Amino acid sequence: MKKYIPTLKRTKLFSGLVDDEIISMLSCLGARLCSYKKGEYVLRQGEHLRDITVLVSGNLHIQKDDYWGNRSILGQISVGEMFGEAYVAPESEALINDVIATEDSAIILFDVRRIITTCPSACRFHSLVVQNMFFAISEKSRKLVQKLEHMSKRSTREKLISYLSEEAKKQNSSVFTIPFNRQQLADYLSVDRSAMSNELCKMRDEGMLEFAKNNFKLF
Amino acid sequence: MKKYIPTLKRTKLFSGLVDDEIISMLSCLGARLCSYKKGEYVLRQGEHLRDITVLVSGNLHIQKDDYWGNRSILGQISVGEMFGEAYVAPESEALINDVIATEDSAIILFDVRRIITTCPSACRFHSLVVQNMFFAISEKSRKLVQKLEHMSKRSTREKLISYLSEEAKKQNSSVFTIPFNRQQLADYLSVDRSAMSNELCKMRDEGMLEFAKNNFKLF
DNA sequence: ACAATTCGGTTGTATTTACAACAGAAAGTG
DNA sequence: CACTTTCTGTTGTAAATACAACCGAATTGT
Repeated sequence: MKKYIPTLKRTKLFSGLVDDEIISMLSCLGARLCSYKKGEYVLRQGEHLRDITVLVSGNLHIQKDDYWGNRSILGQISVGEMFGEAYVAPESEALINDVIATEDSAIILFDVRRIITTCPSACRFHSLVVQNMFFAISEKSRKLVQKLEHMSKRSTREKLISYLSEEAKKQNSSVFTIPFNRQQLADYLSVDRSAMSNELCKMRDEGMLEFAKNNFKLF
Repeated sequence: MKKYIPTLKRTKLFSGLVDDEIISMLSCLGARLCSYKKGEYVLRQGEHLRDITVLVSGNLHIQKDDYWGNRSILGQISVGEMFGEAYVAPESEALINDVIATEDSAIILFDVRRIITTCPSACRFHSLVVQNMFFAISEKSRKLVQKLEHMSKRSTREKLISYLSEEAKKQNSSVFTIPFNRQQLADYLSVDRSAMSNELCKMRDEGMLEFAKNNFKLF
């Protein structure tokens, strides 16, 4: 697990801690490492969670297949991101999504009760981790709200504008790369791929933007 | 502020605390009470928050007016619910929504830094409140995800089915009341009111459900 | 290098939605 | 009780979307 210390140091959860502090937190929190091959399920709908998880290698998608087999990609998890924190409360319902590895991936699991309960050995950095966790989950809430904003747009074009504007703002440039291919982006915005492709090309023809594969430029 | 103790006792944030403990927490956390008339803004887009807020009387809507004046109701806050917690982190961006009183309302504000930092006087219930806050924000995340699920449905009908099914499940009955009128429900699901009304009536004619005003019955 | 597969763009058609406009019912007001 | 305002359902039309089907380009695997 030690080889992931540099990765962990850059996560929100362990922000502000130095190597030695993280090492002691790992044992204090009873961390466990798990690996998955590309395409494997990391979590399945219906599971009950007790662990907060950090992706330390690879890439994951949060997705859901409905009754009729339509797949929605609800989000994407990059290295260093935390997930599962919304489902670890004692009275939480079961997980309602699947989490799938889109590349070979590794995660580290932490029992939430060890995080949230001050440890008997009075580990010094515990309260900092609790604060970090709070701020991290806050930030995720904000992201959910932002995605809701894209989704609440009525037309495909408006959804695209909303998404691309935000991505440009996030990457601080009118030239940027998105983490989705066309089908994934369509799933993320819950629109039809071909209709979206069509709309993107119209927008390009109108001089609003340019793109090549996942690289975009807004005007 | 004391008259709201029974209300606070039933909130997620103060769950598990008795009256005296809540009273001491109120001063420990430096709580403040604010009142608003129906229609007044409680929070405005662009504000930076330091306070976590609990609604102790009335009703609020979280909403957003876009560029072209289209209003989306992103959510609704009932008595006892907490809000603002996603925007209080030190590096959080500004609030991106408005919060408006739909009835005369009262809120109690808590400086988040006092909650999250163990108080010097070692107030006994502090860590319980921190845990409660964590579980509350977790639950809100789950709700956001559920709303995202409704929104990710492609058609008005599917959105309605998704929303109404969940509402029935939530209220544990095929007969239930929704907290929105037609226009508000349409805004919540981001669809056109008349199209939605139309679809509801078609579904009624097909024998899927019955309704009168805000009361629904599913078959 | 070749075959197989994935990916992105295009088109036509059937379906669905948005929008505007209106009318009756319900609720609020003086 | 009139009057006004808000709410809900209805309709027709224009616009947008979903869907299926296809093709060429790019990518992958052997």
